[in-house]
Amino acid sequence: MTYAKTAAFTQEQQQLARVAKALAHPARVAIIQFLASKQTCISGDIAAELPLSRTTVSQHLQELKALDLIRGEIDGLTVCYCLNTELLKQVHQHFTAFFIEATTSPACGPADACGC
Amino acid sequence: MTYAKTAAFTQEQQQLARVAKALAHPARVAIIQFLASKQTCISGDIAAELPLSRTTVSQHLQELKALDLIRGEIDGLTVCYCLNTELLKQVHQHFTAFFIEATTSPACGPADACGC
DNA sequence: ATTTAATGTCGTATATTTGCGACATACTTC
DNA sequence: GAAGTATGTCGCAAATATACGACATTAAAT
Repeated sequence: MTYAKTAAFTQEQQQLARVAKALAHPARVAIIQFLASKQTCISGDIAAELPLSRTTVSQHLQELKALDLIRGEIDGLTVCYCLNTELLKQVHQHFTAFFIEATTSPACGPADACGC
Repeated sequence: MTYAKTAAFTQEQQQLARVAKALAHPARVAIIQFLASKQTCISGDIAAELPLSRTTVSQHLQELKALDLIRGEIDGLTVCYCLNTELLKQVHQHFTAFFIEATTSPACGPADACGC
């Protein structure tokens, strides 16, 4: 998207899609899990843990940072990345609301009009 | 992804990313919500509800169908699309597990090593 | 059989993503 | 201040995604 006819969708649809997109690459999922697993706020040697170049990892980090899902504080020579757990909780709720809406739908039971 | 160095990530990371990608476009979010809101399994005149051409909507439907998030049964002239609520529930659980892992992380309290 | 309606598929143009090397920046240490 | 280290940014190449018109397909209706 973002040359999607994005204006025609609701803010909520766009926001959900935006966050989903941030999670739409295994490297970014891995980065979030890695940050969650570390007590200390490990800097960009996240790259050492992933099968990607430092440049590419940095790019993924920027994408997550752009949505404020993670934050990076400069600490001297290294950068300390942290999860924004508050925002992640909100996102979780947003996703949950979406999935509940989708999974409690009465559509398409076996006795439905269309028979599927 | 899929020219990501995808083999190096875990199956779970890849699966989560794959589903996230399916939700990473407002049109696909809207399609799922639309299907959830209809009692009857409305066919591809979903396109009439969206600001996109029929071709484009059909493409998005195929993407969702490829992941089995929705199903389409041919019913004479029209196609009846339905949500796969069982799979959606599983996906919801998968996402929830991920978010809980991320949000219960003890990383980066104010008293942490890095101070952020 | 012919027409009409509902869908899917193909080809193509454009935008975005992904990945990385090379370079710039900033801070620490000597 | 020079050297070294940790990061970010730029620019490019290749892969994907997005969007749509034109055509093919299938089934209902006449």
